[in-house]
Amino acid sequence: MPEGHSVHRIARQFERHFEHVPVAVSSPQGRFAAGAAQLDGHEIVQAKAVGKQMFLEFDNGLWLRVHLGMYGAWDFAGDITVDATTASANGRMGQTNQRGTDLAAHEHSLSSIGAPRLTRLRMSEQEKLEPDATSFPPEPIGAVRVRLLTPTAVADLRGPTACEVQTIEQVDAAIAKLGPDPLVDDHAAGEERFTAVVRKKSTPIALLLMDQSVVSGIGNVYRAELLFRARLNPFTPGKEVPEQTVRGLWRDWVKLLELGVQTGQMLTMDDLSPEDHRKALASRADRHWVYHRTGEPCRICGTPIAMQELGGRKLYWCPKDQA
DNA sequence: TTTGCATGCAAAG
DNA sequence: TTTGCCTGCAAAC
Repeated sequence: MPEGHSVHRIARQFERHFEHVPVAVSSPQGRFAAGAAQLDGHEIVQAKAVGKQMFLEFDNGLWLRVHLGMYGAWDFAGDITVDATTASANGRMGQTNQRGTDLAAHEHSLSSIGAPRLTRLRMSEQEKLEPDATSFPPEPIGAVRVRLLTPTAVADLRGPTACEVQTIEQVDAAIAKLGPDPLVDDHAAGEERFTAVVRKKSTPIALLLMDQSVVSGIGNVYRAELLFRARLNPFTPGKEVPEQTVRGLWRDWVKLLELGVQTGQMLTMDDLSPEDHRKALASRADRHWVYHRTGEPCRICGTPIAMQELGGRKLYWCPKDQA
């Protein structure tokens, strides 16, 4: 159930551990057997994330497009690295760093001979680390649609909403349908595209932020939080949102996405005091302004947070601060 | 122990 | 517009 930040982190795992080595591609579950056969034995030459989609380019010119949807996940295992911030936030690894920045802790450095150390990392939802010492490669857990296996690392994909082999033309077409992604597109150009589209539509801004053709990577959590941070009424038609507010939404998304990719968490209260921020980091609850806080008092004004379904998804907002 | 929901999309009807 | 994905989690029994 990832929003854009986790997909970029997953792509980074593929860049680190799966590029430029032959990859055995299989479908333990069977549903992707034909696709796997087209990619089997080839090298991955590029991992690309755009919004919530990831594209892996293989050296035969074919691509694997993956969309995790609501409950898809990648499980990595073997000789893989894990970001220190993620690991410490999960309380599993001792090593942390003072600045909380993205110093990748090499939780591997396989010093010796033999099979790679088996470190498991689930990406999406909370990223969980299970340092373990079983055999490599591990048995697939659950219904694994695709397994990508190198001599030292393995990635298992389960429960995706989309998983298919594509040509470059199909990849380009898929990406062309997507709105700007701050980690792909130039920030200024992205801001212009986003602003131009939003200012044209009468659709409520809450729906526009979730529309992947308008802007890439925002999901239900970031949507609610961005709107609160802007103190903007979610039902305001796009064309009625003041231009500077629209630009502010884009810039705030740039900031939150970068923070999310760095930390592996959806931090949306980064403007809290350092002490409160630490607390928000430590507990999973109380991490957001309005998301999933129906009926609880607004952190600013105390008014009960409102919730209403809009376009089949739950929308949370403060009826007073976002009036 | 069981139930119901969920950070989302694509395909079926 | 509804269903499938078929998972992980927390809340409810």
